[in-house]
Amino acid sequence: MKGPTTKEKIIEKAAELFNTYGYHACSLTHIMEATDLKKGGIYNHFKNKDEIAVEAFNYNYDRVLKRFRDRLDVVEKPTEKLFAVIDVFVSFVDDPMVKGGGCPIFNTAMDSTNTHPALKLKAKEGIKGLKKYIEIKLKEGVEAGEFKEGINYKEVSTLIVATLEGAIIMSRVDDSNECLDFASKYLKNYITDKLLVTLKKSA
Amino acid sequence: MKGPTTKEKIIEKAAELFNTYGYHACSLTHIMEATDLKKGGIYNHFKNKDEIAVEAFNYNYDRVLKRFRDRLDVVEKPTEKLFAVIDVFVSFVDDPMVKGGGCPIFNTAMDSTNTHPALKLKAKEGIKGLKKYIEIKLKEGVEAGEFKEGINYKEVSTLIVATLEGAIIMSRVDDSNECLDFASKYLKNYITDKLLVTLKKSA
DNA sequence: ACTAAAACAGACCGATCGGTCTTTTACTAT
DNA sequence: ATAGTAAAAGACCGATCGGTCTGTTTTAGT
Repeated sequence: MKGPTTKEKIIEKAAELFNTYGYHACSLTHIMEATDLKKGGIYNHFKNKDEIAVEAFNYNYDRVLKRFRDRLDVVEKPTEKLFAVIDVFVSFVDDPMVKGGGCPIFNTAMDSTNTHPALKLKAKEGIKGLKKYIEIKLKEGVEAGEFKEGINYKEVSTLIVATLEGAIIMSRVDDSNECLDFASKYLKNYITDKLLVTLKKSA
Repeated sequence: MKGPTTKEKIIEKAAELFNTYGYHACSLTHIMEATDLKKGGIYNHFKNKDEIAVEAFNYNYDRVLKRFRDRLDVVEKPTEKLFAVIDVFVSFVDDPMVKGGGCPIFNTAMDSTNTHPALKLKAKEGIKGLKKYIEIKLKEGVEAGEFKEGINYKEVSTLIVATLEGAIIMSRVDDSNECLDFASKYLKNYITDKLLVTLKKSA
């Protein structure tokens, strides 16, 4: 019945601001305005801006992971699961928490490199987690007999993430989904052509 | 005989700082320390921080373009030229102007979205230029009879850039070239397999 | 209804931000 | 050598930064 707590609301709003403008371009004043709170209301829940940023990142990460789980849980076959992974990445361009689009985790990674070691480490772990997640889905596909044997899980997973992430950034810059759509199409084609076991030996 | 002017030195140092820390995390004090100048020495050449950032971006863009030209000029065949494009992207991870690696143009694009319209526009144009550059090389390859007919220049160019750019970012986050190396290997393989005309019809 | 504690407002702080302006230094031309 | 000019120094400015602290309000327990 009861909605989110004040602290949760602060985290949500801060996450949105950090995603959109980056850590250094987002001031406490911005957070105050977005939450309709004053300094006292904010610092009653957090000891400093850093703590807000870290909790905002955790919130983002959970949210991203949840989105993956939600989409992957409704399909059965490994191929469908991989396709779902791609669709989730594509969905990031319309993430209301990131004005202008993009994956919150990668955006944090870019923003925090060389300026915010703690956040960078968290983002690094987050990306590693995402890659691992895809690797597991690949492995499950092979074990289910759906994907070919001998797939290098790590390499394929890395390539999928890199391609989608690069496409997301280009789409963000371009203010167009064209690039991302093509990347999605291409990767799905790649999965069908290269990973899927062919039922008959010949064409 | 005479070296770079003071203004040029400021631009170079500022470019390095902006590349590494981003626009908002890089203050005038940082630029002053890096250039061994005081406020007066800086603002004698620029009217504000924005102007420094814009000129630093132009400097970066010229530098990136020069790197492409240098590498592409020493090879002849279109395939080699495309390979060179990939190698240039890979070389960005060791760019001394970008601590932690990455393409200056894309870094600017990420950094300026939603916070710095003028810079974002310039970065957008820069990326468009890079894509166009690859499209032209693809077209030349087709016209030279080296690449297959019917290649969608725009799509292939976009995909190459997206994959490499995503891989660069992942390498940056990971503090490892593994991802980028694989992307490079994969793309070169893709070019050989999918774009190159096969001399004989059968395998 | 009363009390204790949690939540919040908002004044306040030193530091730093980007930017201006006056003064001093360095260079150049005659 | 000197006058004129460009370059740089550095004091100074208001605004804003992240952060602290005290006082008021709101909430919860009894």
